[in-house]
Amino acid sequence: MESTLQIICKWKSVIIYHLLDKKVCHFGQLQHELKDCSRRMLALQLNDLEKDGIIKKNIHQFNSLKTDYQLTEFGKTLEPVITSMANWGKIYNQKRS
Amino acid sequence: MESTLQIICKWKSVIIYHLLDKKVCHFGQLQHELKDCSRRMLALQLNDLEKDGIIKKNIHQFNSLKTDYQLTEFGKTLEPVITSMANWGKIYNQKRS
DNA sequence: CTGAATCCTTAGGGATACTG
DNA sequence: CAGTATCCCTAAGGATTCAG
Repeated sequence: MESTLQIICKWKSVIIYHLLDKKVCHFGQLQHELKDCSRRMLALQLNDLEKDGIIKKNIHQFNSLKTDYQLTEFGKTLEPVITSMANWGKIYNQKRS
Repeated sequence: MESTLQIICKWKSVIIYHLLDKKVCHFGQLQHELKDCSRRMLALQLNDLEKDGIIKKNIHQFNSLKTDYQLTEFGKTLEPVITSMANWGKIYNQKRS
């Protein structure tokens, strides 16, 4: 329970949510989706997720640098957790003070 | 999604988890379950949950003071979210660095 | 474009003491 | 027992700069 929370806390659940949807995302794409998350914070969260074996990072060197991220098989096991969160949010979002 | 996270972050998911199980808990019971959560922090989290309509607080005055907490009907709608988190934690807890 | 490093400020949260 | 208020300190995280 607490361990699950460590994995999905902060921006991580949102990142995973997008990776479940898009399959693959560049750093910039994620930055675009997570408007309120700074570049520094995004990088930290991605590092955590990679360290925990949730996501895999791929680096491509063209003239410039391009990386992308995708869920590992292990990361995909979080799908039920993330979707149940997303569903609850969709249904009960109006309940705000 | 983000809104869901606001509701279950920190100790809140653990609190909800116990309330789903026990139905009713006194402040002291929760304090006992959440060993690493200070009394101050527990009170803050409970305040948040009450403000968001997730839990209901009942106060009983005997010679001393006794309060208990239980989930509201709205709070119970979080059950799928909490149990999917708990299940994932049970299965993949070994994955630690 | 994708990050890591450094600096700097704020607020999250513990310890303690006080109330009913 | 169940909380609130105050003090105080650490660390989370933004802004900015440097690097590949």
